[in-house]
Amino acid sequence: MLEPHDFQKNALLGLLPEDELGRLMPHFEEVTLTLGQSLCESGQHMHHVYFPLDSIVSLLCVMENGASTESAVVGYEGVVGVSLFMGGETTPSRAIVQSAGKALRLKGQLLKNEFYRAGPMQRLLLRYTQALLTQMAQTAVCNRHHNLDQQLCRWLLLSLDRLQGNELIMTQELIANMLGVRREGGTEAAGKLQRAGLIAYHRGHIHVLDRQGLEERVCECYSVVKDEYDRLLNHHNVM
Amino acid sequence: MLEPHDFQKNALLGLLPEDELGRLMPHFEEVTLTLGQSLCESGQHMHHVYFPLDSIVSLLCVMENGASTESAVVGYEGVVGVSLFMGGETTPSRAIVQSAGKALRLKGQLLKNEFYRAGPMQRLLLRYTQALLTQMAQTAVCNRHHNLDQQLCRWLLLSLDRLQGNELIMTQELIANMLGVRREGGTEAAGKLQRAGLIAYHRGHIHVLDRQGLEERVCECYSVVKDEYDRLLNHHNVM
DNA sequence: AACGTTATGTGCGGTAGCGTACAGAGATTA
DNA sequence: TAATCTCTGTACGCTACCGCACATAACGTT
Repeated sequence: MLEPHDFQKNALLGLLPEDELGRLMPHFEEVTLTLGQSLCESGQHMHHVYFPLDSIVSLLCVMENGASTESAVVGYEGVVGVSLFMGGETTPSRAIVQSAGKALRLKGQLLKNEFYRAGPMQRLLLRYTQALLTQMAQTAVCNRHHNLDQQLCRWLLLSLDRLQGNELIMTQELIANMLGVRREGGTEAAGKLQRAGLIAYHRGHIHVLDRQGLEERVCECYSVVKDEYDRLLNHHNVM
Repeated sequence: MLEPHDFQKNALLGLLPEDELGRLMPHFEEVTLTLGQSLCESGQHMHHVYFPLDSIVSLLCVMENGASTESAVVGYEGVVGVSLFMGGETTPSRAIVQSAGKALRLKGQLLKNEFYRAGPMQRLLLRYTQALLTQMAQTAVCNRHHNLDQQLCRWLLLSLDRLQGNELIMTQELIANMLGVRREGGTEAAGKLQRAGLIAYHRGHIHVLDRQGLEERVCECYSVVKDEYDRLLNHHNVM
């Protein structure tokens, strides 16, 4: 049986009043997400929604030719499966585990029932979805206007914010896929950051050595997204 | 006083059951939107939501240096101001009228009241918001992977779908701003389409001569977005 | 220890779009 | 009619990233 403090590890669930959460608590189960696992295939029905704890999930747009790009990232601050309560049931995006870890999952129907009570859970999920909208819009503009170096910084910082440590288990090939560029492009950008002493990587492990250095190089897109999440999902504003 | 058939010109309102719409009908007012008019500034509170009839509105991400890119487009199939009912009240995006025309507007508080009844209007608005999510995600991937020619085709087709005629009042400079490229880049791409006989333009007026030709050149992003709108906002699915 | 696999480094030609500069032609105003 | 403004066309060097090819090195397996 899960303890109340387990739920605090997900920021959304942590914002819920106790009695609201109490109603759903018995129905949650903790699952372990493994790197590369798919939580949602394009156009397929999901059976659960996932509230990441220390795992990170990427929402990917996959194209006909197989190329893909991350449109948003979801960690402890969010939930995977907004299409369930938004009413569409499916989405053209894929959801892939980008960093292994734990998540709490709930049967889709149970979340929908709770959502349609039109109470705190609904308010919370809608505010979160708006944050997701912002992240996607900003990703679109970033893909257009900023160079790979800056985008890599943005990606690292967004990931770092969703991890407890400062190490990412991630090959340059995977990062490049997320950013929608060649593996070689990712290698070159990562090499620059390593030579600048901001990160150190080795065969699929990336250590962030100088977070502030990354923040100095990153484009504004990072803070636009972060500030909007903070505003929308701040305890004072939401309840 | 507006007649019931006025509301049918907006696809969202047209999907509402008569009694639901009837409750709100007296509170709508018809407004004329002019080219370039701003309906929503970044971070500012909106007082109304707008349901376009024959006008088109672009949602833009504006950056510090003034450069901007369209993240989504809204016409008769949608509504401008989702942040009101999503709970965030404001958004970092701007909403700019891209094609002059009429819209129905409603005081924000009235729409919120209706939304919180958790009835058909809520279901409809949430499904629409999910469609918007898809459009933004697809814009992000399109900006990354497809060249300007294809993106221009996508943009023209998305606009055309939201107009009754086949003429756009739009300078190449404005199109370039929407796509987030240089004016010269837009000129060159438009020139290719004109030489191919697909469009004819002259000082701010673009005539689409061969819609099918555009559809043959456009990237898949167009149909991904269109199909998802059709699915989510289809009469059979939504009510 | 030998081998295959995986992760990373590098080089090279190609190209799409950028920044800049300038020109011309239609529209508007004086 | 002249002057001005707006919209569009074109050219040129530059840069970032692509596509491809290949090299190197670390790790795991047997």
